[in-house]
Amino acid sequence: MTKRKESKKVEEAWDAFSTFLTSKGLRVTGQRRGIFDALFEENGHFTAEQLLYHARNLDDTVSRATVYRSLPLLVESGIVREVDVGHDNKFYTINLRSENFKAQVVCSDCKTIYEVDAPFMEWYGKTVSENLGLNVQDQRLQVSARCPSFQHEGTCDKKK
Amino acid sequence: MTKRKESKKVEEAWDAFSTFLTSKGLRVTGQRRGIFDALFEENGHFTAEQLLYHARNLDDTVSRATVYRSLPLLVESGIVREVDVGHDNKFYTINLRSENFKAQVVCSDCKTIYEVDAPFMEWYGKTVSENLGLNVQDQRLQVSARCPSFQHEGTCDKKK
DNA sequence: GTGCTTGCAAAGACTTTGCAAACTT
DNA sequence: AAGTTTGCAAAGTCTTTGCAAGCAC
Repeated sequence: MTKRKESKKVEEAWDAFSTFLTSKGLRVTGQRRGIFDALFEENGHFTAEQLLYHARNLDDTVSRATVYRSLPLLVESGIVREVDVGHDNKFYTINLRSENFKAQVVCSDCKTIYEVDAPFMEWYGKTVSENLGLNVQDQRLQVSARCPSFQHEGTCDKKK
Repeated sequence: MTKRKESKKVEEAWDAFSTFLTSKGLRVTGQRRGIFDALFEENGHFTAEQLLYHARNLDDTVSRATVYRSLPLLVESGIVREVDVGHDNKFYTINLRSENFKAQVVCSDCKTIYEVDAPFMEWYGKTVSENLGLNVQDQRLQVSARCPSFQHEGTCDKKK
């Protein structure tokens, strides 16, 4: 079992999440805490499966079903953000607030996801859509590209 | 069985596709023709399942497996384009050439997909990514929004 | 004839769900 | 006590694949 990360920031986020749960009439359970803590073991983008793995390191009573059931709650509460990268599994990432708009650039070789600042995008996508009478809620720019290492060596070091 | 659409344009596209097949050492079969023709029964975006349905109207020997096996060929040949809209099934659309860069705007209520001209995007996404040494191959702007009818009536007429 | 194609059904990958027991409030 | 949550395994959804029979060339 890994040790949980402890920090003021994490505790504040946990407070926010448990308040969110309570406000919806949901319960604050050990598994939810385990899954929540596991978020901070992730680097960058992660899948449900990876989160399960880390959550189990912290609390081996966490099941796959509970991870899948918790993820929508974490997203709804704003702590986690879903990242669409096309047709593979769902990816998630901790939602750092006051961030600029990001584009997701995925390497077509190693599938590494880069998040790239694209501040102008937000305004542009909005303008273009609202001209059609569409009320924008959310947008993302997905780019498929080749890593620097792929360009030079023909393959990526990060290849999974 | 529906009648096939006949037009010079369709025949030209068929010629291009059969040439593509032959050039790859693949065969020109009745089922591939049926699936090809079914493309012109689709309006806008379609799924593999919808294409199967229409293909079977034209040729009831077409199977699901063959549709799934043909779609990558249609994409590779450039007649069809894959459209990522996030996590649902794959969507496809006939690939009209000499098109501007498009953003996909998906209504969060009825899931209608609008394709919106966003010509500036292409340059912008490229610039932002190449600043990081990433060699862009493809990009898309996905927007989630509310239809005009959803904004006014609280639901969409096109709701499926 | 040779070797690509087909339909079928089974297999896969990922996610969701029904249920009875366990837990939070 | 009341009602939410859990783990498990089964079910679902969409897509891919192995196989033997059937075609295109």
